[in-house]
Amino acid sequence: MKLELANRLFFRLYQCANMLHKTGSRAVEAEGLTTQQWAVLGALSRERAAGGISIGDLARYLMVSRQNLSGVIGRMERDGHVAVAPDGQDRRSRLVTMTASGRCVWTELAQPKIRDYYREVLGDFSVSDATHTLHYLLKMLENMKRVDADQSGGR
Amino acid sequence: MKLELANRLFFRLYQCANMLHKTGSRAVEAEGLTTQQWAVLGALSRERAAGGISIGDLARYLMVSRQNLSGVIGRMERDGHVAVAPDGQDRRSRLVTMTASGRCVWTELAQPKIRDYYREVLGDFSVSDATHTLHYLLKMLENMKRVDADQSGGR
DNA sequence: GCATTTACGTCAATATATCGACTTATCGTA
DNA sequence: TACGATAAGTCGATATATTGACGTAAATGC
Repeated sequence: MKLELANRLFFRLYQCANMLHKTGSRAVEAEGLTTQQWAVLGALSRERAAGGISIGDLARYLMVSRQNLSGVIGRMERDGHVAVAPDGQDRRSRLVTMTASGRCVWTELAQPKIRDYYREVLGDFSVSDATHTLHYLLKMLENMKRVDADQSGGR
Repeated sequence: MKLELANRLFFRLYQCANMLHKTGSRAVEAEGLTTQQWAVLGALSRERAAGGISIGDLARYLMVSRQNLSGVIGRMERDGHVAVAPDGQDRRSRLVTMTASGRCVWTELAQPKIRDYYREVLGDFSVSDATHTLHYLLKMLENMKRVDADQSGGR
């Protein structure tokens, strides 16, 4: 792996990250959402999260810190998109669920915008292109998770 | 392009963006840098920026807002990594350059750490893998730039 | 030449994002 | 039962990121 190639790859990934947050947030701003809140609603809409999910589990799933997610959930609770209820099983935990209003915003309003966004950004991607891109992103992600564990473990 | 595939691709790109900022910043935190400051120093180390570069041009190159970059440059100036001087040609502009201290931090301290980071994250990528990944990132970037222009133009 | 428009940098408000430190609750074990 | 380890959530400090608004400066219109 040549340094110059790695440099260009990471610079483009950096630009992609900036543009994802900027254009993604603007795609759903009419619904009062951001890219992060979109990711949260997407996670809560999974069947696995139907009964609610703790902030810690959600943070691990989205790969953000629980301190950060706590703020995002607070704003979404303020906006009525999610509800937080105490967990009967574990009194330390508070389970996050989507409200009826949140589900409506997600399904009826946001999803069509998101579909349009996907079509604009991946319009000229074949199924094969998308599959390969996904494969490489997963590969980088695995390696970055290992780096993260090493960095966290060494302190 | 199937919705489900696009969904997974964007979720992984979202996770990659989070992990890039987290692990990238930690890789150079001993030098007092962050992922963004790393990107700024990388941009300033190009020959094209030898004579200094304006905040607006740098913001366009990195694909962040000039308001954001203004803050980053302020912190880097405070830390002595960059210097800001008025532009004789255009009195609106202020040209950003790397200081001798900044160049030393970049070349002697940060670069070896960055090389290690590249090796950890792209260790199992062949040159062909990296080239393909770069190609797909560029393709998404082109499309997101178009979306960004459309979103900005429509207001 | 002078008015409009465009461009550059900054300020303020808001939303993300990290870490470290702290409180509280649970669990395993002595 | 006490005691330490562990895990969840919150608070504060700091850095990043956006938009909107503002003042100044340069370019363009007529």
